[in-house]
Amino acid sequence: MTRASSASSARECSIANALAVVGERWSLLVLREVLLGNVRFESIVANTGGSRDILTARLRTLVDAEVLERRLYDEHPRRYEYLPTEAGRALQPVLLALMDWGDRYVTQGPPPTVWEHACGEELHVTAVCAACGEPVGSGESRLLRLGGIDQPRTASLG
Amino acid sequence: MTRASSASSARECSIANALAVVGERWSLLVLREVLLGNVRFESIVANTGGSRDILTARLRTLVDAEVLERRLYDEHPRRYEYLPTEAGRALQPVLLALMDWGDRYVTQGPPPTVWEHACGEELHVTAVCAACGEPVGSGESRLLRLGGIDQPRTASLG
DNA sequence: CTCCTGAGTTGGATTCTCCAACCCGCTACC
DNA sequence: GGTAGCGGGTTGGAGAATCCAACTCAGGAG
Repeated sequence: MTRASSASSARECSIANALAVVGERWSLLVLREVLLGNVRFESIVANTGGSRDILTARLRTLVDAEVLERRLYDEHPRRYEYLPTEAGRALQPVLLALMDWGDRYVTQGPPPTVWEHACGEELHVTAVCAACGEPVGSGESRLLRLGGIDQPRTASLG
Repeated sequence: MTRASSASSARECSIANALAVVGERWSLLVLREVLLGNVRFESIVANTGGSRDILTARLRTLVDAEVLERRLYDEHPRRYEYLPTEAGRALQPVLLALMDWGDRYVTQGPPPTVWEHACGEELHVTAVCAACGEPVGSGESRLLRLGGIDQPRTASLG
């Protein structure tokens, strides 16, 4: 568990903190499956393609991080399922943003997976400023407070 | 390079494809720095806290994936910098979504890094449906087409 | 009694990551 | 002219994580 702990002088940042929880290989794919409703070990193994041992480990760290909850769904053949907690469900925007980026810049051909939003249209997400509602991404934001070092001269994140 | 290549029966999905490009450790932290304007090797090393050898490798894969562009900025002491391409800049919403999630569910205390949007308010992103503008995340979407196996009974991603 | 399923464990080989030290071309200083 | 420093990497070896296949274990089903 090489957590974000060591790293002497790295920037203190919630992106790094988030990645310390869900940044390991398979974690986000596990979350994709769980949010899709595939909450049992066997279907997570089948759909992610990860090996059983590391998926066991990932599921455990995600449960420890309270992103998933391990629930007994059958007493007698003791069987468990992994349900998303509130924190887990809150990762949906991250996954959708990643999917959109992958559709646009990585996947060849048409998007393999398409969602329909409640409004009836194909679902594509846009990130907007929570305050004013304008789309974010044109580089018109600046740093207010920065935890860490090396203040950049031009900040274009967002 | 254990790409998304092998994995016999995994779901075909742009989330997995995206993660094959930016899902390795340090990749997204490199992108954070580059988008912050810290585009030189030394400041990437300093601010991410990663070791020089793996950052060298990550930068190379990101350049190969056309997420970054390696540009000579000084001829005589031959020096390079890493600039985001369009695909790289398009990762901003992913990073902001991760940061928001980290602020909310991982980071203890106040957010270490705060951005100000052009509108004057602190920047927090919301993911909205590109078509209708409604926020996404309450689980009111369904699958239209699914690449892969194991159709879930209830789909709540988005 | 044997087979099957779900949910993991275990072992061994391979690969990745970490860290510190080193290198190379160039510039600045003394 | 020597040497110290910097930016941008490479290299080596130790330790950790990952992969894959095989195994376990408990509880049905036939």
